[in-house]
Amino acid sequence: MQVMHDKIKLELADALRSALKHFDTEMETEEVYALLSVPPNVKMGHYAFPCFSLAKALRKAPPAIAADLQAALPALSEGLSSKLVGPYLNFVVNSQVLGQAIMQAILDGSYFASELTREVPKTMIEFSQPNTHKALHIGHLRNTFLGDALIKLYRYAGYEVVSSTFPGDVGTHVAKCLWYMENKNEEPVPESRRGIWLGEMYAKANSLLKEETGTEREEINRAELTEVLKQLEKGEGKYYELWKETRQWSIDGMKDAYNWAGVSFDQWYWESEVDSDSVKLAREYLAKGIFIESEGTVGVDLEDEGLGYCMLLKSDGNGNYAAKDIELARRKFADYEVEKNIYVVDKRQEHHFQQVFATLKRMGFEHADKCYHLKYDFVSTSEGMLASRKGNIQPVMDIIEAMEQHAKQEIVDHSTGDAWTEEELNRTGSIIAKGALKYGMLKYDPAKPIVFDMDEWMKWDGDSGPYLHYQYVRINSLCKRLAEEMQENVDWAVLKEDKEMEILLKLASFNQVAVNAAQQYRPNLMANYLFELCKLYSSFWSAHSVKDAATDELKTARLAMSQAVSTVLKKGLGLLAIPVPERM
RNA sequence: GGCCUUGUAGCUCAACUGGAUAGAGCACCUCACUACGGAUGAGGAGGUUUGGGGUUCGAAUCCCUACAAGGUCACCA
Repeated sequence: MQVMHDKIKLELADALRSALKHFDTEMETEEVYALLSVPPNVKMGHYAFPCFSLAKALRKAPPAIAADLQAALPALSEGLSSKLVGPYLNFVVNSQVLGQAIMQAILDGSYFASELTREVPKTMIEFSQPNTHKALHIGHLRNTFLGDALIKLYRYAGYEVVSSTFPGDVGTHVAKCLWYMENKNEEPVPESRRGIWLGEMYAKANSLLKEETGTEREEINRAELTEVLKQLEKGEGKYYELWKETRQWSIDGMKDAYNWAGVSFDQWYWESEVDSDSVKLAREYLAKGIFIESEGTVGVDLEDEGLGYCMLLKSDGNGNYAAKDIELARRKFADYEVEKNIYVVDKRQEHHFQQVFATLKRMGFEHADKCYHLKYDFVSTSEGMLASRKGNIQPVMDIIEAMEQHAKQEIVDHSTGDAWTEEELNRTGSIIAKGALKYGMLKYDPAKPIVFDMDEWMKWDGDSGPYLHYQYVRINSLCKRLAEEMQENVDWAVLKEDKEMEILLKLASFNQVAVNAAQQYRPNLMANYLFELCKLYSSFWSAHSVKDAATDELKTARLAMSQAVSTVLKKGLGLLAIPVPERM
């Protein structure tokens, strides 16, 4: 449930509600609050109440209703007034009210501690399911950034969140990798980047197996792979020993990437750890008669729901991915007593999750409808689709490295002020690269595909991470320079320019954007908001001067407003897991 | 073939979930700099929101339909 956290909107909603009573129209304050929107232009007012929906009940034209409502409106507090604009009853707020009610709170930080929701479910968010023995590619980054931002947005919105991941450390891909490494590979194991090297082994295994399909080797290969899997399952033998060692190489590689991205998980659920329990669970429900046997496999018949047959145990008796996800869901709710369970997984898994959720329901699992699959579209490159089995991928750490190098070069070419130490340059270059990559991906709706083109993202023009970083740095630089002139008491009323008003209103909507972004699973709403805020401020910057404002009061107010923009930028980028540089 | 997603300026995307004149960024053309950091700003041009119906005061948004792109539909994970 959302809290009506905007005090100004709350007062307007209340006033409208009591005005509506004069026309025998009962509406909850919540309803009115939700109807209040933003006029397309500040000249029309700052808040809008559309009267169309009342026309039928009141048998009157919307403009007449707006006029009647205005007449029936109780007295508004100082600084608030109503304004009739056709079928809309709009409201105007002066900068003094916005400043006192919201800017002050942004500056002292209390705004960011507002209660935004109430009685919301404890939520688990599972994301970034990496595979060991496979390379981490740019596509995994989208998942990771999306999940990480979502967690930050949820927590900010007031949800208690448990973050988790479900890495694939068993299965045929692992077997193929180990098989190739043990029987075919002649290269020495490298000293570093072993996780990436394993990915290459996996890709080579795949192409060799494909090559030998249809030859006399096919049968032999299959038998050898079965042997690998058997050893892994039993937990003994040379392949099992090799698995333990190589698995760790991959994990080390993952952790490098997560450290770079600043991502951590409250819980790592390993596939290898749910494997045997998932088989037991499936057998148990087979015995109960809820699951069925079909052609030697065990599964659930979901034909009547249009979902086909959901296989859980293969004819060799081993569990497949669906079985593991069932067991995993059971554990999540049991281990953490969460009430909502979000999976950030690409859209290819849609059918899989529909089957899993439907199966949970058949099992009588009370939380089955509390599971949500956040499906997102893929990242491709100009070369086409990525696939680790094809080996046509660029390891993420290489991409990151290239972007950091580029960022550092740009800093050296463009920055002003003191010379840069090596340490500061490295740190800042890393921040800029994170911004470029994370913002570049998060600004898109999850449902839309992304084409990653390194050169295009390197241009650093327009709607990009570096643009936001630059705006932040520029404002900060100004605030620092004028820090001594910052006054305790700000007279917000002197901010009278349209551009100033637009900025104040934009700042005031930050919390609503954060809640929407969380509840709609769309971090791009926050990304777009921050970009719009920067555009507004930048336009103000070129039209008006802070330093050379006409009066000291105006200078102080503009400085305070600038400080508020900088604070919101930093906070908002933080919710996208993007750090900010001090200078660049 | 069934199901899911998507279709908006030349290109890449927005549009506060049904509201006021559909907005940004690239690219293109004009302007504005011995500046508060030009990694900028202002302006111009660019639209039958894939086509066709429907719902209503009102549709890019909801419904139907056709088309196009992508995904998916039992021993991969």
